[in-house]
Parts: sequence; structure tokens; C-alpha cells
Amino acid sequence: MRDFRWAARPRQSPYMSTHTPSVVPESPALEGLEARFTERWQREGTYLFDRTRPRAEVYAIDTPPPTVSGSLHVGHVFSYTHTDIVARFQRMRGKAVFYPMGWDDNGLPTERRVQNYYGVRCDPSLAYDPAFVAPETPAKPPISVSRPNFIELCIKLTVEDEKVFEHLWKYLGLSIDWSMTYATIAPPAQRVSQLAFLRLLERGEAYQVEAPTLWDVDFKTAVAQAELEDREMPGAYHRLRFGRPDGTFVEIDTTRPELLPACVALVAHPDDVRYLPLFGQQVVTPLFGVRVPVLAHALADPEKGSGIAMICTFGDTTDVTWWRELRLPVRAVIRPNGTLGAVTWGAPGWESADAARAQAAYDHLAGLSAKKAQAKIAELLAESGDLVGAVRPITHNVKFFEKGDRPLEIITSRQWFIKTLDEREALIARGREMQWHPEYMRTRFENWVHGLNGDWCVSRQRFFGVPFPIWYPVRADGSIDHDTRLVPSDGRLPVDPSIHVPEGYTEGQRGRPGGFAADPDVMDTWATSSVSPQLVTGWERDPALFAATFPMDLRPQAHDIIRTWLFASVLRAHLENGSIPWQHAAISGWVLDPDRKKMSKSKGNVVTPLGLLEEYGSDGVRYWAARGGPGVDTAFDVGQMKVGRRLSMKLLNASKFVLASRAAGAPVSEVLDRGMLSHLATLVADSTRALDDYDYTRALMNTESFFWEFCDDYVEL
RNA sequence: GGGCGGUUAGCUCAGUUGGUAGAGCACCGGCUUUACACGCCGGCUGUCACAGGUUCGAGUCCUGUACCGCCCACCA
Repeated sequence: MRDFRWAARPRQSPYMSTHTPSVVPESPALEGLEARFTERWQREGTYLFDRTRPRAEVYAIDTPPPTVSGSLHVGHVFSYTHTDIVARFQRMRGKAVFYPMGWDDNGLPTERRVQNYYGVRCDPSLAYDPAFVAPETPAKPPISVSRPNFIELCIKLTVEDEKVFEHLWKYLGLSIDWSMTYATIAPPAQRVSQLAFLRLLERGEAYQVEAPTLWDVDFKTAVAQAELEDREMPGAYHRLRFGRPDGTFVEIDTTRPELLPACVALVAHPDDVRYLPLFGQQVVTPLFGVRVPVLAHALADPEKGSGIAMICTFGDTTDVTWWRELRLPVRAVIRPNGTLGAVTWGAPGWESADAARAQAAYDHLAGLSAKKAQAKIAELLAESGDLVGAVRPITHNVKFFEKGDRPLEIITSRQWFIKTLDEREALIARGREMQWHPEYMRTRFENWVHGLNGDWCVSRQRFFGVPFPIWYPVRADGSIDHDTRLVPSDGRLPVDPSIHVPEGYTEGQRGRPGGFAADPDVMDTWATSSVSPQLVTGWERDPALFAATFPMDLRPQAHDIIRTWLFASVLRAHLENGSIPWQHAAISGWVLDPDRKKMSKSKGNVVTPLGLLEEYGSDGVRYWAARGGPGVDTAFDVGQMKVGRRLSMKLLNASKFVLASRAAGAPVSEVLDRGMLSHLATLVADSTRALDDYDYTRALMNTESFFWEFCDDYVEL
């Protein structure tokens, strides 16, 4: 009990105030409590962080900044309630709780929403128009606007979205310090993202390279391994025959015959006796007459298809591995928009035994999407007799960008990467420095780190995000010297290189020979949100605050973004600060609908949270949320919210009774009283232990059980 | 193919070192006119997914299987 005495608190209890007369209402009600307490907490600064306290007395929380352009759903209410329980517990323990809120407004979801909401498209080639005003209703056809204008609209809309979120969080009763709110697109966040990036660059931990990259053909941007998902898609095996020097054929199976013009080799397993005689020989591609070598590589699976595959630049990530390890040339046909580009057969790199025939065949394909080209080339191959047997439909997993609509392609492009592959063991060690709630979530982190197969691609060919603070000199011939980087001094950050000018240059030199060119890309949304611990704790901005709050205590988040946000945050703190970003990672589960499916917008089963809060009371909904332990997926259950609402009413009524009948200052002598107090002491000890262990569910169960006994037995007696 | 969770009353879930199966909701029956009908008291409900094993004793530990969910993988 001693832990809960009022004197131990840094400031007034949120629940008692000398400013409010302690009049016990005639008939207590839940209605209106949210608004009343929101107002009072705001007025009294109840949850303001006390930055005079030393690190040991601080509990710092790295709250997830919700994507404001996304929809609010009960999943948010669920997990943010869990964090709030921890925050309130730590506050009761006497800690100064550092509990800021952020808004994630970067990225594709915002761009998509702005495009639809205003009827605009971003055209980076246009100049900024200060007089531009968005139309009242979405323009049709969409108006093209410059990147700065587009970003203005993104900010305008996200500000509105943030108000809706803030109202919900306040109504829900989250004990956040609203004076420290940040937005991931605002200048302070941009500055930290850019500064941290420049530090990576200085240390050689970020680099730029032109290489095959996973690419979304609709968004026309590179994407990272962490943003991939597999989807089951119909496909079809096509068996193609390649000509051998002796006039016979070798047959290969492929699901992507449209990449035949991009074929650079055939490959089979080195131990595959069927193909031993072929290794080192050359074969000729059908239709295009390209001579390609037959090579051996252990990744080729003798069991799959005919056991020999064509390597194309690039059909999938295995092609990239083969291409790299077997040192093959590039013959790229897929363009960034997903169509087959123009090719001059017979030109260097496109040598053919029969260039005229190759050109004739290819002209049927040029300009088509991969899907249409596939059907067309199947026709052409059938006509030429090079398609063996019938096409065999199958269902297989195809890689998609998680927000994308068409399968990913692999396109060679210039991208920024952060070194991760070399850090794998160090990251796993960092993961072991942290405590995970529940513990088994650590395994997911380790599995992900072990499964990394490349460095982290952090550049995106998009508009609404943090730009790379980089320019390049333009050579006398007008080409861009990507190997020389012009970087701004720290004091100028944040910069937008498409608006600002590198030191020593004038705007008139932009894009001119002898002048400069801006890096056109923005950072991946995770590249910016992964420095949220540094951003909120005042890294390189407020040394005293940083010393008092970093490394932080808690990162609460959902398990589906362990591979993205959590992983990236651990990486950034490891590289930048040589430490873990937080001591504890609390991983919340999902809210499942009654059919045990994840509640999601696409399934149309999302319930608006504010409506629930109004119907059952914030306390009723929080009660339901608190029953879902760390990591545990929890069913959406209004029955439990009703129980929570009843419990809240009971609490008010019992309080009314006790407050109306309390005896002042009398020593406790009755056995009945002493027994109750003894049980209470045990409850407090157990609950404190449970909450220290992030087991708020157990604390709730025990406390609720005690409370009912208190009412039904002790109060009745 | 690899990994991680889960499977306990009609529903939602507890069950901390192995010691006679629990709560809430729902259902049924009573009660209650001043804290609370948003209440109180009582009752009904289980091959603890399945099969082996360890043990005096297994919901709990071990092995395997099935199903559900999630994550991952170099599925031509």
C-alpha cells in the first residue's frame, strides 16, 4: 500500500483536486465524464512531463504515431489503451512519465488520399505556384500540381485528420502530454531524419547504388523487402524449347515467357546428370535467336519443372542472385511502368542470330503490359512451334508490394541503401538486450533479422515524405555526377533540395551544365519513423532532455510491424547511438472480429471507435481492451464493454456510498476492517508485481475480483 | 519447406514452481424500495483438440498428430 500513498506523487492526483468541491452527486452517471476530465487534465497540466527529474525517475514511452490518413478503428483504441495503462501505473509509482504523441502523415496513404480528395496529381517537373488554391470538389480530370503545392495539400489535409485523432485520444482518456506532439512531415521530424541520414552517409553506413530493386509498377517506386507480401495468383507453366548447336532442343519451364527477350542464361543444378553435358555450351533462345550460356548453380532445383530454368533480367529475386553470382549481363525489357520497352535488335547487348526476326517478334510485344505480353508471346511461340505442349495453369505465390495492386517487378535503378546485412548479429544481440512482452515476440524479430537478404532500400520515387538532403553536380555535358554529393551544413536542415540550393550555387544553375541537380527521391516512411526515439527525446536538439529520456523505456506496437518499425528503430539506434532505443518492447495483438478474422477496412467490418466510446463509455471500452494481454489477439466483444460499463457504474456508486459514510481519522480496530485492509494490501502487492511485468490483465482480474467482494461482502456487512 | 502462437463450460477467457477444473457473459430460480435493478443470493454447464510417454498424481512436463492464426523462405 505504501507505494500508492499520495505523498509519493510528483503532482496532484488526476482524480482528486482541491479546485473541485468534493460534493458527492445524488445520482452518479458516466455520461459527460470524458469531457469533464479532458478539460480538467488540460487546464491543470496533469500529464505534462516534468523534465527536471533525473533519468532514473523518468519513464519514457515511444508511442506509435498513427497513420492519420488511415481510418480509425477499434484496434487503435485497444492497443493505445494498453500503453496508457502502463503510463498510468508508472505515474502512480512516482515516475515522471514522458508520453508524447505523434502523427505519421508521410507516405503513400496520404498521397493517395490527397489525390482523391482534391482531384490532383503531383508532377515534379512543374514549378511551385504560390497562388494555387485547391478546388472545392475533386477536379476532373485531375489537375497537375508541383511537388511543393502537392505537399501543401498533404499537410492541409493531414492537419484535419490529426484533429480527429486527437479528439478520439482525449475522449478515450489517454494520459498523453499534448504539449509534445509531433508530425512526421513537420520540420523537426524532417530535420532529425535528414541529420540522421547525413550521419549514416558520413560513416559510410548509407550508400547509393544502381542495382536491381524491387519495384511497384503502379506507384512507380522502389520498395523494401519488409514491405513485401505473397499473394496466391493464377499462373501458367509454359514449356519452351531452346536450340542446341547440334540441332536438338533443350526444354525449360517458365511462368514468365514474356521475359524470354530478357533471357541471359539457362541454369541447372551442378549435380544434375541430365544437364551435365550442356554446361558451358551455348543455346539459342526461340524467336529472338540470342545465344545464351548454360550454367550450373546450386540454387537450381532439379525437382522443379524440367529441372533447368531460364535466367532473365529480372523475373524474380532468384534471377538477381544468379545474375550477380554468375556475373551475367543485363538485358532489361520491363520499364518502370510495367510495360515492355522499345528494343533495337542487333544493337550492342541485343545481338541476335536473326535480328530481323527478333525485331518482328518483339514489335508485337513492345508497349504491352507484362500480362498482355505473356498472352501475346505464347501465341508467337505456339506459331513458331517453340511452345511445347499445352500451357499448364497453376496457382502460385507471387510477390506484391503490400499496398500494391500488381505483382512486383525487378527494375534496375539508382537507390539509397542503409547497410543492414553486416549488422545482423549485432542486431540480434541488441534484441537480446531488450525485454519483450510477450517474450516469444523476440523470436519473430530474430527470424526476420536472420532472413534478411539485402541491405535496406530507403529511397522512394514519391513526393510526400522527407526528401534526401542531397544535390549532385551537373557535368559540362549535362549529365549528373552521382558520385559527388553536395550536402547542406547541419544548420540548414531541414532542406528540400528541389526548392533550396546547395552552398555556393544559385537557383539559376539548377539542372544546368556546371550547375547542380537535386536528388529527386524521398525517404521510405520507415526510414523517417525509425528515428522516432531520437526525434521525441531531443537528440541533437535538447541535450538535457535527451539525457533524461534516452534510451527510452517502452516501445509499444503491434506484431505486424516488428519487421518494419521495430526492426528499423533498433537498427538506427544501434548505428547512431550505439545502444538499444528502449528497454522494453510491448507487442499488442490484433482485434479480431467474431469470425476470428482480423478486423480491417477491406472486410467492411470496422466499427467506429467514437461511437463505441459514446455508447459504453470510455471506461467500458478500456475495460474490454485491458482484458487483452500483451501479444494476444482479442475478439471484438461488446458484451465485455457492457460489463466494463456496469463495473464503472458500480465503482461510482460504491464511491458515493463510502464517501458519504466515511468516519474521519478513526483508528482501524475492527477485525472486519483489518481483514479487508489486509486483503487490499495483498491485492496492491500482487497488482504492482503484475503491472511491473506488463501483465495488466492479471492486475485487472485481481482488482475487479477484490472490488466485487469488497462491495458484496464488506460494504454489505 | 522453416519458425512462432493457439486449441479449457453455449460465448469471451483465466488457470504463476504438476496436487480434487475457474471467472464473467448467457441461461434458470429466488431476493431486493434508499450506494448500485447498470443490483444481491443461489443453480446448471467441461472426455481441458487427439494419441502416446514421464509421474503416486498431468489442463500444467516430454514426444507425435490434427486443426486455426501469424511470420518467414531462392516455389523457374
